[in-house]
Amino acid sequence: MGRVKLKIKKLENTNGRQATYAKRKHGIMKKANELSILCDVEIILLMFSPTNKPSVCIGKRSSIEEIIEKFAQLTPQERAKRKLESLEALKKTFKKLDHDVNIHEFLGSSTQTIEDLTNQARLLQARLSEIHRRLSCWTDVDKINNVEHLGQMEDSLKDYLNQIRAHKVCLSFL
Amino acid sequence: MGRVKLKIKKLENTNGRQATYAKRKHGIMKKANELSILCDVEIILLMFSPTNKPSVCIGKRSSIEEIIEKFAQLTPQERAKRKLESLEALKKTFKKLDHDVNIHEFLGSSTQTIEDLTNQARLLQARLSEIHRRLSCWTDVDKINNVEHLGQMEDSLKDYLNQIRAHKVCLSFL
DNA sequence: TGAACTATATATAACCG
DNA sequence: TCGGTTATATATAGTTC
Repeated sequence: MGRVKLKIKKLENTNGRQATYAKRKHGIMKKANELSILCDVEIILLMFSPTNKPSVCIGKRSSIEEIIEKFAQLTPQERAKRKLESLEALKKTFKKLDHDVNIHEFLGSSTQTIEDLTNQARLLQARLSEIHRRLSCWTDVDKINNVEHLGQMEDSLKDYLNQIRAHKVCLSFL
Repeated sequence: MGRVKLKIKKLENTNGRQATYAKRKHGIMKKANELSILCDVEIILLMFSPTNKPSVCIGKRSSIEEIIEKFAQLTPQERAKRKLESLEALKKTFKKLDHDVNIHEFLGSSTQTIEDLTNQARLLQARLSEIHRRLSCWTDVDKINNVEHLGQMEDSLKDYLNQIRAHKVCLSFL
């Protein structure tokens, strides 16, 4: 969409990258809002500029909480399926541009990403299991035998809360 | 972008709305991926179809967790500022289309959304305060005087965890 | 810097099978 | 209800100011 056809690969010129980001960010935010209004759907768009400045665009109909909760209700299998579907749709789009885009590189890196995400999910799951294991000890009354122990338990509870705040809901997206 | 210029308002025909959603979803997902690759940035796009089927598109460079955490690190003030900035950018875009779009209606509903979000944030904050209040009682050793009480505490702890899982990170987006 | 300008590439509304 | 086609509206790359 411009004077020349652009290869879809990282722009190496820093200024050009930032200029392109600014223009395309505007475009995609407009698209997101139009889609939300036209089709009356919920949408969240979250992105970081090359200089790490974040931007959000939120479809206006329902609260972010509702959107996230709705997505979080899906089973992990469902979520993985959605992710793959998104990828398939993209493959299809890029197939028409075989001569312009290195599809194999693109698909390869996409697959890599899925693997990364899977690994990350495994990692987080392990962390959660650890948390559950530690939680289970709360039911063991014998271990609660002095005030210091209680203090430790409270500290670790706060740790759990922080860990969960930081990581557990992220799992919902995987 | 089509045979006729489209007013940006809810499509009343259900079939047309779904058809448009499918096409535009494809378009915006492609845009999101292109932006992510071209500008080497992190991006999350999450949306629900008119029939509530969710779709996600995730910029490939870093994990979702990193993106969410980075955003969550912003202060509430920063977040509110970003939201307003997004809105301003949109106002600007739509201003050029004054004759096509009912700007006042659009801006009105956007403002409403911000108010909704603010209210929701207040609600969630209250919920969190309640959780913190309840947590504080864990430090009061005198209240732990029998096994039943411990069982109740464990149950309520599980409740907290669920509540936090469901709501606390959502706050990061507000 | 960033805003404005074009020429061109893309997206997509209506249509068709 | 889909997937393809076509005419047209939009987005945007390169450029200029």
